[in-house]
Amino acid sequence: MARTTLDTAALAHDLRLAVMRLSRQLRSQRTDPSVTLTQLAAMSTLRRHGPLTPGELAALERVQPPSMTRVLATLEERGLVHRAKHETDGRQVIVSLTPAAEAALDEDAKAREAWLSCRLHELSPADRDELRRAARLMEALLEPEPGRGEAGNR
Amino acid sequence: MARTTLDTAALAHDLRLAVMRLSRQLRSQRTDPSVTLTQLAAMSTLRRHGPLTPGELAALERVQPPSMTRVLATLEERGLVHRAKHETDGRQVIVSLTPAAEAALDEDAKAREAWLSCRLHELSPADRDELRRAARLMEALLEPEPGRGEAGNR
DNA sequence: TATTGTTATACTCTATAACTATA
DNA sequence: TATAGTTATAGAGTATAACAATA
Repeated sequence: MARTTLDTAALAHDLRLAVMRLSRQLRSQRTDPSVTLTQLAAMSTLRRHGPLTPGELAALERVQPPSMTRVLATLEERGLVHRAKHETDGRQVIVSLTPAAEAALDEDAKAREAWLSCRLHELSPADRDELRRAARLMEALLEPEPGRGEAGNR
Repeated sequence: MARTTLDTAALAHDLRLAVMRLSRQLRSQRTDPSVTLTQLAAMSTLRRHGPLTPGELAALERVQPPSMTRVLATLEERGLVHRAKHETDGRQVIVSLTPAAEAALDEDAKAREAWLSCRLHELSPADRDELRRAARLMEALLEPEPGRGEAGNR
């Protein structure tokens, strides 16, 4: 038991450092500064899930609602998302991607993930499988309850 | 070939989102606001590697030198690191942890990693092994490539 | 002239608290 | 009164460019 606890603590430590450093590296890989990594992530989620309210999107991205408001304001300014009123509830807003966003996503994601894709290509297929499972595990760590039916989350 | 490329692109996408979200979550888990996550990470690296120059530390943490200067200034202000002159090269500085930092690291890391450790504990030992390997793989992704040309970053 | 570190400055990301509009 | 979203504000984190000191 103590053994497991110690191992877990060491894992938490190593995983934390690795995640911090990798996220810094990914953020710094901005070839096109017109759309930031945070904005791209929001658009990716919108594409995967379809139209969402700002609150839902904030929850999925693990940010507070005001943070998402800012991201969406910038994206709307650039014609990448569209805000529509909810049909029955006047308080809510439905955010969806514009056609321009769909195109931008493909191109931008390609460029932005070039560095990472390049590195991943150098790994063995087995190592890539490891990372694939790890990505799912990291997402699972973020889930508050292991029972929220999320469509499109495997 | 195309299959592998597509898979790698999908992996890059998922891994990027997972890393971004997890790093946000980790940053928000600050119980003691006196030392930030970035500062803790720098101290952890100093403990692991021993005394380093600011430039070396910046390279390990994947930040630019001025960013590290700022982190170190704060840590020195709080008596957590010590700056000493290099013996032979007057341009360089040697940064080392103070005894206070050693103590602070143990306590603070424990508290700060509490959330993550707790989540990790809920996983199966096999899943933790996956993440352990994945943490090493993510660090390996950040290592400058041994043997192949630099793919034009930085 | 090249290297190491620092200072100056600015921008991104994110949060909390307060406000508005609707239910 | 409760909820969804926004505005206002603040602070952490990081970068680039310019500078100083030393080699």
